[in-house]
Amino acid sequence: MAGLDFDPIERAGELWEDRIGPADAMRLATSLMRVQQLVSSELDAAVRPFGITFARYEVLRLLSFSQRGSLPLSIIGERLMVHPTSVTNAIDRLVAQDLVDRTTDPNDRRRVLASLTPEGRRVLERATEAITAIDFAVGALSPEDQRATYQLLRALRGVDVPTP
Amino acid sequence: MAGLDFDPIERAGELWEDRIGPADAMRLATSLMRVQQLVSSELDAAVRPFGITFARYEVLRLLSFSQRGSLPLSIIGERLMVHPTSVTNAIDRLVAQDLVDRTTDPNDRRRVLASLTPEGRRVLERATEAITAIDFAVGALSPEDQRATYQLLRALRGVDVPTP
DNA sequence: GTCCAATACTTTGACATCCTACTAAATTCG
DNA sequence: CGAATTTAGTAGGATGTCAAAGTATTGGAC
Repeated sequence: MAGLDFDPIERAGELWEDRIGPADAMRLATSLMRVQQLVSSELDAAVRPFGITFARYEVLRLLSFSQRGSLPLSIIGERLMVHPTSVTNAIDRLVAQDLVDRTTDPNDRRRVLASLTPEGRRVLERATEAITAIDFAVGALSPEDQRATYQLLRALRGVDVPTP
Repeated sequence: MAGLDFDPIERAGELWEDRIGPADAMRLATSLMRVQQLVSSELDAAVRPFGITFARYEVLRLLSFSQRGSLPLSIIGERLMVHPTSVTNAIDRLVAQDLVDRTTDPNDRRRVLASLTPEGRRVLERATEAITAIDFAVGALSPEDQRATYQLLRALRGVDVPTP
């Protein structure tokens, strides 16, 4: 038996993090990252057939939600909570794929406005269908638990939930 | 007024995701990613003074938890839930920093064992102090909510919680 | 009106992560 | 026993992310 066990902590229903100890915050933090990685993989796989990643899908979706059909990159970064560099990167690729148009804001020439192309709108639609069709890892939770988790995570984002 | 509002949805206590609609799974998924990003930044910042990232910190910590003081890369990847290439990458850097030793397993020459150097152990200790000292975003939740969230996330990872 | 600080974006560089493909070693099986 | 399969790691390429530094534009101070 060549395959000796290295620390047999993988008993049924156990996770390595359970061993971290009483530091609940730390356990939660690492668990958060594992789950994110899991979900992220699933979502990336779902939109890959359309030649995009989930990061870029989010940009397309955000643009489609916009009233005037275009948004400055700074706002995109703010909403998606990513670094300005990441937005530039994503828009660069989307423009190269002809899914997004990039124009300078005439009212403030520092700003760059991004807007969906017709093709971008089409891809967004089909990608959205694909994404809603897959069965998230998130589906392992009951709808009530999903809502509960969402609310808990909201608090983590520093959003003051207006006490009802 | 040059700074026109772009879709004034940022009212107090509102998040863009709240608009996504009834697709709770999707909302939860994106929120998960935002929170992960937030926490990840905090943790990276906490260990940066020691010349490492949180990903590498996790490797050090995992090695310190090991009984025999060394682990094959495959096990590291399994525990941390990352791709084998990510482990190789992390170990490469840790070895270059002289925080980890890399040896071939004499029992199975396919395997590469990683173990902490004395310096690696020192860095781990100090980084751990720094990390436990900071106030996570996670701290926004009460200990009970932290535990609750952890359990909910556990379910998402496909770990069957043995019903007590 | 001019100078300076703030704002918006880009550029460059460092990481971490994944995927596909490849090499080496061990295990299985005919 | 030897070939095919499986397992462990590594190499190369693409993405996404952040940080620091740089450029351009705007708006306010004087």
